[in-house]
Amino acid sequence: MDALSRLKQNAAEIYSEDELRERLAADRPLRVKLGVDPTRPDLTFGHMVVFNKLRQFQDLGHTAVLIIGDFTTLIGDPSGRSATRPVLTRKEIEANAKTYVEQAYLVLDQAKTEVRFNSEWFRGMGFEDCLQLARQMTVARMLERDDFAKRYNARTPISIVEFLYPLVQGYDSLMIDADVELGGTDQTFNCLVGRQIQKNAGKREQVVLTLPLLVGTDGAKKMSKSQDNYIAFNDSPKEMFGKIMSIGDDVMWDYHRLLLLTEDAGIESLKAGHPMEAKKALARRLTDRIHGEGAGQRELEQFEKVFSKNELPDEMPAFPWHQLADEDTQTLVNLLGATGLFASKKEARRLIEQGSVRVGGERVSNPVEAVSRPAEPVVIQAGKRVFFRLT
RNA sequence: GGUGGGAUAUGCAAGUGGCCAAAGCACGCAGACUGUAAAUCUGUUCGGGUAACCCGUUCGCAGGUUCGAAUCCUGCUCCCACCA
Repeated sequence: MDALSRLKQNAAEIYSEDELRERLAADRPLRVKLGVDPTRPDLTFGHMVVFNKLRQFQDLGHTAVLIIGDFTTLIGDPSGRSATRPVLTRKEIEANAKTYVEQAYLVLDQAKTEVRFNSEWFRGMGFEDCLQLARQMTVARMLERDDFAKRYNARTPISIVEFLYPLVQGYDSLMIDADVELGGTDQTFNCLVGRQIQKNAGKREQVVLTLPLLVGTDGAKKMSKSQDNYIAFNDSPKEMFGKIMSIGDDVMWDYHRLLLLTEDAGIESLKAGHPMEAKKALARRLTDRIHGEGAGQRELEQFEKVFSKNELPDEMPAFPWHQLADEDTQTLVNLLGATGLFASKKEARRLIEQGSVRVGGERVSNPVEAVSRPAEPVVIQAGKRVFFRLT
């Protein structure tokens, strides 16, 4: 497959394909920009979609330029009602950026990655320059942007500073001489502003390549931390595998395509088989990718054991009796509460009352059932996910 | 700047002096059924206490009135609409 068609794979839009072709023909390493938000140090599979594309560029010999938006963060995001979002300190931002970049290297080629902080050029910028930048945008154009338009129509407040965001992002492109900027489709407008700013400065405009937004584990909204429908790079192998298995069949194909870069032919052959198998393959390969070769297979085996065969997992936390109780007998609720595996004792009580708790395989639905110190270790199970051993 | 309206649990949203830990829906969680999918049915969703009961905390923030306040009064913060 030639470079262009590889880069086109999964792309939502390219502005414009002709320009991309030209740049690729120039036969020099292109500077491919991606802006990252240092307020959220943890990467999700949603980020992986874009990072995959960036990696493809790297594999073709191009340079990834990660822009850490530390300056933007120092101002503090004024948007919305999430009122008192704390402004992060320099230290926190650096720590976040570090974690972020480390996680990004699970996908990216470190040798071909350049990391830049945008405070580098914004910190010393005066108000006059700022006005000069603001002059390049009109309110009408800003309101064309989808999310602004929606908010404007819905009469939710939009701060003037928010109008500056696309400009700030666009200015980054100018400062690092971006040939290409990547982003999710929600970033389309911002990326296009970069083109305008470059043009106004007499520079060649960057090519903008956008990627589809990955749907979250709820199967409905885009994956994001705030929606709590995400799978994070730093989820444990077990969590990760489990979360992937729980996604709906219809969104699974997107995951295959966008995260594993499976092509149409591959998708077709997966669809020919049992959906369960396709999903297991997905979970296994993604878990491998983040947690290392073999992790996926291990989780797959545990998964089949626990959920398909209803057996106990190989590993589970163990609690010595004296850690949970002082006396030789204790009520079940209190035991569960003492493990700290449940949100609250009320929560534990509810689970028992609803019949999801088994002690040594026997269902116990009376929360105040007395449990005696076991002679032999006994396994307590709550629902299908929580297991522990009482010793 | 003026006038009016609003802030309720994860989200939307009822409630306008005691029967309110607070309706309803969504999300979530659990049970049944399954492929830990979807769909469906059922239960549940502030915390503490050895059941039906009791206690604590909660309805933007701080005070006040009252035997009793999410509900009334005062001040504050934030938001929205209309007018300028």
